[in-house]
Amino acid sequence: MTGQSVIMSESATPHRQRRKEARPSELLDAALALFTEKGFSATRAEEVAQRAGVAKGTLYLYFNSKEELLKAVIRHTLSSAVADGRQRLLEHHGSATEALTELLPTWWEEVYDSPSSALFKLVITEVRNFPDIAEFYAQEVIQPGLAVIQALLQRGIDRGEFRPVDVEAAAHSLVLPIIMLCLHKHSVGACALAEAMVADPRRIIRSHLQLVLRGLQAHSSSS
Amino acid sequence: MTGQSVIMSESATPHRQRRKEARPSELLDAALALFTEKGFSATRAEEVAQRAGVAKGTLYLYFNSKEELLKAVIRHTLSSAVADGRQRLLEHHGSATEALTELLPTWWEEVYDSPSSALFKLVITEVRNFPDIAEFYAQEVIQPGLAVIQALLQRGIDRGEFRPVDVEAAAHSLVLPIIMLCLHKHSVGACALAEAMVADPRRIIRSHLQLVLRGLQAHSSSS
Amino acid sequence: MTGQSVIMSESATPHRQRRKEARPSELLDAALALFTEKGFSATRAEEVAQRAGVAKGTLYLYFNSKEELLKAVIRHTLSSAVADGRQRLLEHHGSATEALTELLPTWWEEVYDSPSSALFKLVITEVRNFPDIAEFYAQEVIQPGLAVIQALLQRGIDRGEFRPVDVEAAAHSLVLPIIMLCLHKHSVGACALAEAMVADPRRIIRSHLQLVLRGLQAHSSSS
Amino acid sequence: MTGQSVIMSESATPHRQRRKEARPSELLDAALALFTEKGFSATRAEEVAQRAGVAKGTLYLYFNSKEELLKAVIRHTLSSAVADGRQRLLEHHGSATEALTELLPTWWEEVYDSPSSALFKLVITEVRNFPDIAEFYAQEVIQPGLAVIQALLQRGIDRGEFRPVDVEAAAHSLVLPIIMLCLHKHSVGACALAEAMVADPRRIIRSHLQLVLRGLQAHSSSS
DNA sequence: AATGAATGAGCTTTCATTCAT
DNA sequence: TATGAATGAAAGCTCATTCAT
Repeated sequence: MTGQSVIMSESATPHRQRRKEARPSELLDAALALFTEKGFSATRAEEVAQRAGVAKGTLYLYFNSKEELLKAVIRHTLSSAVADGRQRLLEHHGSATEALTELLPTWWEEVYDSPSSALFKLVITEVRNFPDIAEFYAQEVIQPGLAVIQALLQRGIDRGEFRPVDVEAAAHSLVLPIIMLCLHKHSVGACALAEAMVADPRRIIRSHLQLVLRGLQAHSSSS
Repeated sequence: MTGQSVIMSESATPHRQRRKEARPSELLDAALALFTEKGFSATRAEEVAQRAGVAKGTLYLYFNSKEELLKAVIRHTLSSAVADGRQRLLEHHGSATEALTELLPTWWEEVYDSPSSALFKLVITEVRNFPDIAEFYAQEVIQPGLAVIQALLQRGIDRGEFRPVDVEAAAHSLVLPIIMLCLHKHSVGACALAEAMVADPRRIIRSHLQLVLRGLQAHSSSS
Repeated sequence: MTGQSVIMSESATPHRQRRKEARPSELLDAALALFTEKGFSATRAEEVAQRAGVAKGTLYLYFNSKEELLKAVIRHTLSSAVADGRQRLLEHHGSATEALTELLPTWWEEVYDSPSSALFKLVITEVRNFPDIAEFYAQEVIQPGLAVIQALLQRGIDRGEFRPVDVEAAAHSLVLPIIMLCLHKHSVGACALAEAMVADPRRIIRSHLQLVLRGLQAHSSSS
Repeated sequence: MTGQSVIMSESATPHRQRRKEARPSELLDAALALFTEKGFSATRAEEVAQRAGVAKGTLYLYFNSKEELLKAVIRHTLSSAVADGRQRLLEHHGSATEALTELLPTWWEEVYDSPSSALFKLVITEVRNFPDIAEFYAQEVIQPGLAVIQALLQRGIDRGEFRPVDVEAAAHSLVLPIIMLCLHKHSVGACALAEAMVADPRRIIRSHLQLVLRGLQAHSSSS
């Protein structure tokens, strides 16, 4: 469902005893998929184990509790795509306009297609039950994510590409729709009849960036 | 899985409907609050009853099961704010620009402040476990919501206020950040340390609408 | 097995809903019997419930955990027989010899026949797993129990009935065998073939007290 | 329940007995310590292995099950101190008084200090769960132990050292406090605050034997 | 109509035991 | 022989639901 190579490995050793190193991430992948699909509380520990191809008890060889598994899932998944795309933006030295039209849509489409997209739903759903997720998420995702976008916008303003806008608010204008599309993908979007409901998310992302870019650009008359 | 339009089915039997209308809306309010805060699965039926000030057994006098309570909560809450704001937009006959700068922000702030804002989180969180919510939500919220925004945008284009843009995509640009802010309010935003994380949502909404409006307006140069 | 009226009550209301007040002590009685027979760890919570005539879940209506049930059993059972017999000794004002030949054997036979006899085994068995039992037991049983016996012996010495002996040690000489007989009753003594192993405990108690009494008395030659 | 003399049955097949003798007595020592401390049921097989310095699987190379390990522990530990002390008493040919004042206290202090002292607790605790322990214990410990003490007392009576007392009961008077002190050592006595609770067990044993000896001796007036 | 004691299916977690290495 | 990853039966505990009052 959420992709990742949960099952694709090792059809040659069908029974007991596989590799201890691979187990944790197989379990994490299975857990991410199920926690995102059904919610943490509605997912049984045994389901996670089954989807990872192991028995119930094996799960507890690697994680002390279901809750610790959740925390590990979040920690594990956050590390990947977000920081990675951020890196690309930091290394970019072209015009801000160019970054908005080329870098951002590419990065966000990757996020949308990756398992990280599921994480947004997971965090939104579970923070209130596990408040220490909030701090971790804020520090690892929200702050650095917004910071890099705000820096980009500020650069555009400094270079004269953009009007002097409320940079903080504008960053939200850019980011929030993509997160919302990720959430949608893993909720209503995953239900049968809602397929035609939202048009191709790629089209929406690119269109959105164009629209905001135009709103930002300096050479239009002010409101 | 089971039925498809379970949520709507009861409006087909208006006989006992009266009794259901009379059902303590305290229970529905309590359920909305708790389901949103902790998730459906993690909320105990007794908690709902307690918060509503009645005993556990009383809940089952009005709802046959916890699941039926969830459906009732969604049905009950959707009826209010969404349809109401839609009405206001339909009755509006001024310029599209005016609608975007005055009507929309006002309505959305009302939604943001109302219990309806919680509903977005609830639906996002629970659709995959209760697929018939999807149909109901799509028909009652997504479709009419997008339709009215798209109509507004189309009107703006027809009147020459806006450039000819991808109306469907632009509607998402307008709507998604708003919904995302509602979700945020009930998840990360409700956690202690994340207060300063996101600036005042009202400022973000107004700023966002201004930005998109500029992007839509005809008198700027095309990309 | 260990007696007490666990089942003897209420054959008129065979199904649900009995008296809330009676439940806890029915459960405590059942728990004492089973914990003593099989040990705390080897006793399943459901067994306790079954023997008390209720369902598994009902147990948890009255005790938060199996461990808390254990503590409650100990607290509840200690209160009765020990303190009671102690009272009798304190109120006795005849000769120490008389107390040893009449009061003590009567009291100890009562303890031996009562459910309290089981408690010795339970405490011996479980203190090391639940160290706070130790403090409670020391303060409620060991200290007051030894104190009253030592006072009795001291009185005998002061009155010239007994030789001046090591009062503390002599108290142990008196008390330890009876406790040991209680332990035996609930361990080896409860097994089929061991019935003839230990002669009638009453005979042993009375004989033991006679023997020690003679050893204490002043008019024999010193060693 | 199942067999009756399971514990003894293996001494009937002396073929593989050699192998069992060779089994790491570290495992048996570790098991005795842990079973005594926490009880059989509350001790995990892996703990035993760990304390013996081997891996979990190794334990099962030597013992087919945790239960068989328990039986082996009891068999192994009984062989040593009890039979040994018995031997010394049988070989003693001085006066009964001398035996009581010199032989017995020495032997019992050895038992008290040896791992055998733990065995009393183990048997008391577990007989009811493993009834065939009872037969083994009765035949190997209780009967020979009481027999030798009773013979000693009878000898004392025959020689005119002791009054003609109830030999069976008097044997219990001598033995029970000693066993009780062993139990105490491994239960309440092992807990922090109970150290001062019971005075030095050596003093109690010696004092007890003196007291009983005086009660037995012929030259005091009858009751 | 309202209550809350009682129930038992169901879930999390543990641990004796196995077996591939 | 020794290991320890894997298993799954079994135990503790929860909670949706019922029903006598």
